[in-house]
Amino acid sequence: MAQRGTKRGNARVQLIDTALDLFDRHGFHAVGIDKILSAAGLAKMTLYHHFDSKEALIVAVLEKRDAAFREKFTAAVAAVAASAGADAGRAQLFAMFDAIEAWVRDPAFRGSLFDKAAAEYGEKEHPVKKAVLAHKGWLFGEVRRAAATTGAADPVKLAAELFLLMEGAVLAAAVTGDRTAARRAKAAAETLIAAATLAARA
Amino acid sequence: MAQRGTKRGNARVQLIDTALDLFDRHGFHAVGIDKILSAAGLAKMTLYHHFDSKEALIVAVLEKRDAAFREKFTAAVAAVAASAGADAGRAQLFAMFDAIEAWVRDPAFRGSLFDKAAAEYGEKEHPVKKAVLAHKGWLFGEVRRAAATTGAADPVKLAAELFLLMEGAVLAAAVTGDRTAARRAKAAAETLIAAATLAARA
DNA sequence: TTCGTGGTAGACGGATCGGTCTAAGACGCG
DNA sequence: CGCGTCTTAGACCGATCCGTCTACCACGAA
Repeated sequence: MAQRGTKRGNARVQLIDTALDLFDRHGFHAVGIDKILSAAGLAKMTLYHHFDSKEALIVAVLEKRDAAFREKFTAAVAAVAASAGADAGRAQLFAMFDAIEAWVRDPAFRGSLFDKAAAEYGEKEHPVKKAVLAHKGWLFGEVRRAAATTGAADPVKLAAELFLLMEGAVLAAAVTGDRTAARRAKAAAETLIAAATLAARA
Repeated sequence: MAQRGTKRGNARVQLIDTALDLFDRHGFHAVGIDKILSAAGLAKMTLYHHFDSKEALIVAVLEKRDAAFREKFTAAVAAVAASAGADAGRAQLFAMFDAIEAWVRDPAFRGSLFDKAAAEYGEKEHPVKKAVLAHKGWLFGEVRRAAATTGAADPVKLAAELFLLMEGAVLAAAVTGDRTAARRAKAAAETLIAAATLAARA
């Protein structure tokens, strides 16, 4: 059982990792399962043993990416939450923009896989689209949570604005290759946060 | 010549319009030329008479979309440029956000075709990607031009920040279906513009 | 050793992909 | 009417799509 489980797990992980790389590089429709299998050195039946369909594999890939993103993002935010005092909310938001900047500056950065998935699977009820929405929803929730502790007059409004900056920064970095987008976004975020908290004080 | 030209032009326009709709709905790789042809009621040779390849058709579709976008965008900006006086730059930037809001609120809005194209054709030298970059570059140029007349201390920085808001708003509206994203973006833009011009005055 | 079981290799299926080619239609002109 | 030209329908091409099926192989248990 243990060994079998290990084997199955390895094949599964191998499939997801290989598919992740290929999907990220070329897109979802552009990459057939045959390419994934030959790249992974596995047989077709192995794939269909672990996943019901290509679509299920895509969802699994997105879920893995989502889990990795949440982990890194949460860690980056938690690191400053401890040290910051009264301005914990501000510091956490800045940490988020820093995390995004580190991400887009990574040479391996090829744009958000979720944005790509949303571009190819636009129907609202599609499982792939649902995975995208789950990811975006979580991210926005994190921004909103941090914004709520800044003392801003309207934290949801502030969160929505900062979220747009994040989305724009990732998109711009991906499409135009502008690696400074995240830094620009952080600068804009500072202005917006300052204005929002100033308004609350008045 | 005139009649022949008309006929050819009609077929060409018909192909582009049909392809535009299908690509926008389902994506580029997901829509085969056979589907486009049967939807348009045309034969394969007609397509290959007007375009060298599917790729060339895609580029033509993007160029048409780009032309339409520029026209509407420019018109919306020009409308306020006449009436506004000293604050012409500010008014033009606001008009841009209003134009984006009108766009994303249109029931036919299905996200930016350029973002989708960028998601599916990521290679920098790909003709499709080049068409995307031409579109984005023009848009940023418009923002920068208007920002330069606001009296902001660093107009390029301001333009970059506003551009991120625009990109984020379109993306968020497309992915999450949040139709208020553009309004949020405009609100944030007001704050950023105010801060940038205030800094210049000090 | 013999069996049973679970995973795998790769042939196979029908559909569709982008693209080419041929044969025939549609039309203006003399 | 007969001719020439331009356009078109759709058969055809090899490749690839996603998914299934069968035959086999490796391995643990008895």
